[in-house]
Amino acid sequence: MNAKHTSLTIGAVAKRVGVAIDTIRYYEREGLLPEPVRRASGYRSYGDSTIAQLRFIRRAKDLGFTLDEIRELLTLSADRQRGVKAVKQRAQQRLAAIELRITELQRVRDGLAQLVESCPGHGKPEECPILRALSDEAVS
Amino acid sequence: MNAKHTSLTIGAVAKRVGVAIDTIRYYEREGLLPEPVRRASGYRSYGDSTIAQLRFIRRAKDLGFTLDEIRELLTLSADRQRGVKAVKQRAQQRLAAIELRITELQRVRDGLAQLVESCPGHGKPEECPILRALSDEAVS
DNA sequence: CTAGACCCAGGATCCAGGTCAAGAGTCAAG
DNA sequence: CTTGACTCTTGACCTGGATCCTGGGTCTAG
Repeated sequence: MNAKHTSLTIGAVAKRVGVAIDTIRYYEREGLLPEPVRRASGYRSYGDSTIAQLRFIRRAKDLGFTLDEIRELLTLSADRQRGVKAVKQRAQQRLAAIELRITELQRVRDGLAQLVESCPGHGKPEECPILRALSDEAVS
Repeated sequence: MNAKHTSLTIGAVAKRVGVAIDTIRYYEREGLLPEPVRRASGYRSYGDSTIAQLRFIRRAKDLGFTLDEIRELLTLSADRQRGVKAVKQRAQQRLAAIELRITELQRVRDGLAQLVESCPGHGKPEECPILRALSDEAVS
């Protein structure tokens, strides 16, 4: 119920979703949003489904999907049978990429934390472990 | 001992450090490397200190410093007294930024992992928790 | 009817951190 | 001396994801 098909301008959509007008047009150009109906004046006219789709895009972006991947997800979500399987696969790939990135960052953090800890914060530059670590060879 | 001041072409330096020739010239333009001595022919002539400085840049980049930050680190490392203190501060800031990023990514990972886990990998798109999570409102 | 807010298309610009190309000059080995 | 590898400068181009600009047309409240 409440299936009145609203008609929103691009500005209203932008405000409702919390995204810039230019971004909406950009997504349309990039094939993430379908070309909307136009009024006689040429103004884009959007329905509620666009709101949902934009929120989909925003959430997927927050999860670290690229626009390319999101475009693919949107396509897959329309495929009634194979879609779900492929969507899960993509999500798993994304998950693996995120976990890899976390591991990398943890390694970097540990290295940096150790340097910060061992640096007294004063004295000669050539005795600063941070500067030494950045400059020196590993061993040799 | 062994203080012969070598003279390397840009290509030799690039090969030794493992960085592209264009990148060296780019760093010079960006003020990360001093302008080198030139031969009569106009060829850049580098000494060993450039090798060290390039490795400094590479390591700092691996730690997630931006080129702007690295330029600052290089400046600070030349300041014999205030340098070390400021360098440590920058390193602490970088560390905090990395830790923040790790936390964010962990949150994203947990959300995504839960979705992947709860998705059977088949069935109708509107029953796929991943697609639902991307599309649906939080509650409401 | 008019002012101000909104919308249009198309293309330019931005950010970082480079990468590539063109056309000309230089160096070292044979 | 020639050949092929190297280097020079200048300036354009790349990725991703927008954002901004220009010069118009449109819509709506008063």
